[in-house]
Amino acid sequence: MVVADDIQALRHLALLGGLDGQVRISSQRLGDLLGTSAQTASRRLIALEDQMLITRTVRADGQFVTITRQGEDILKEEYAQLCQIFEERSGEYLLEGTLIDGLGEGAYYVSLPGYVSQFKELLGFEPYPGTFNLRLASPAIEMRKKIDTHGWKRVDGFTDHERTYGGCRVLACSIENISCAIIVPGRSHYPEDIIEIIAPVRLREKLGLSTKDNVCVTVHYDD
Amino acid sequence: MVVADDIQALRHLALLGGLDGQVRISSQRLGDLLGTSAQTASRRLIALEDQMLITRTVRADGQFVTITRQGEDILKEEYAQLCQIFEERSGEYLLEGTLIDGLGEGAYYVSLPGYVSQFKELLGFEPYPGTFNLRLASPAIEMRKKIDTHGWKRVDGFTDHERTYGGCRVLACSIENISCAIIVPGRSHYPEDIIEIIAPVRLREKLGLSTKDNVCVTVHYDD
DNA sequence: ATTACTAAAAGACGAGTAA
DNA sequence: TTTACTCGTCTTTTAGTAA
Repeated sequence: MVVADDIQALRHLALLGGLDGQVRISSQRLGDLLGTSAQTASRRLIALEDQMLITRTVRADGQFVTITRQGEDILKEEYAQLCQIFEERSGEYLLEGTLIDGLGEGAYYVSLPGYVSQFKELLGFEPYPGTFNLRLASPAIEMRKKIDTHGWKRVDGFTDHERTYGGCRVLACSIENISCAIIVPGRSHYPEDIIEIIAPVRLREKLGLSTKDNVCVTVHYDD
Repeated sequence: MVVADDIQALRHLALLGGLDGQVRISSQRLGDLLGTSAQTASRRLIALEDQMLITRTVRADGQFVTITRQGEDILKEEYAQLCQIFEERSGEYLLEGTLIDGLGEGAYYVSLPGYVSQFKELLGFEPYPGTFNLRLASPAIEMRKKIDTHGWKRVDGFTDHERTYGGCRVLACSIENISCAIIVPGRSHYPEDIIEIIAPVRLREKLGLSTKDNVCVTVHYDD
């Protein structure tokens, strides 16, 4: 088992071209790159050589290093892991929260024709008049921050009978395969641990849920 | 500066899905993945949390972890480095060696018509009758091992006037922009620190080199 | 200028333990 | 079971030095 510190050193050597030929590097410079002393960098090089991850020619005025095939394999392994992480992602974020009672005013806003027509166009459904509110635990709050820049659609505000209704943004998501959407008001600073969801059906009923039950929301993304 | 051990832990959490939602993991299991004790794994998680690279909800019977955006950035940085290493490689290996005297027999073999016709077809040139021999230092020996599986072309043996001439393999390369090729006999176990090169011209003369001078050979690859 | 040793200081490790 | 603390040990680090 090669320790992480050694792999880090190996990676920097590769960055300097150690995969394609010999690279001249002093312990001092490697130390700078690794954020360690020159002594430690020197020890790293010795360790890498002992593990046959590099070969060296050391002279009094410096050293030449090249990465061996085994060293290359170690790096490839790490590369493969990161490829898996970033390229073969599931394509969905999971937000978990507990169902809470809303204030009831969501039903009013959500059913206003000026919004409904836009929901239909942007989301493909006419929402059940009411919102489904979740309180997120801290891990989910983190996920929420991540989705903040992904795939939101803008719903414009409008004026009706002398009153002005603000815009908002919606993000398509799903709960147990029912298409729905997270909705957040345009300007107001919404509490970050609460999300409001609209759906074509009454989710509480359809899913047989009541206040304080756990709910998992799936947000699909593509980037 | 995030230390390598922490990044390693972060990578494993990402592999478990920590980028897309919360992942449940015990210190024991993380320790198994990292090759450390559960205590150390626990410490890693605490350190990651302190650096705000993950958020956690810890309970008496386990913990849930999700990677923060900052944590994701750290991993992306590492990923970018490895991409650079493996995807934006120069496309050439560099072998450095010192010019040595050959045995003179190379000239004879290389000019045999049975070989020459194949050289012309495979390499696009008719070699100067003589070989250019290099002794490699240990870093270059390592490079030589790497190119062992890249782009060699097979030259068949033949029989002429009751004598049999063995096959060999050639690998196109260049020395100071002069196209040439490394040639190694088919079966015999060639010393690993010596390479023999053929070229359309007399390299010693064209490059103004003499015995013991340093020479840098470039091997192009594509895979 | 280098590398790499030695020795002292700092830090990390895992066993045991409590909650 | 868990997590995460303390504590003694051991490893790693850095400064100093020699080559």
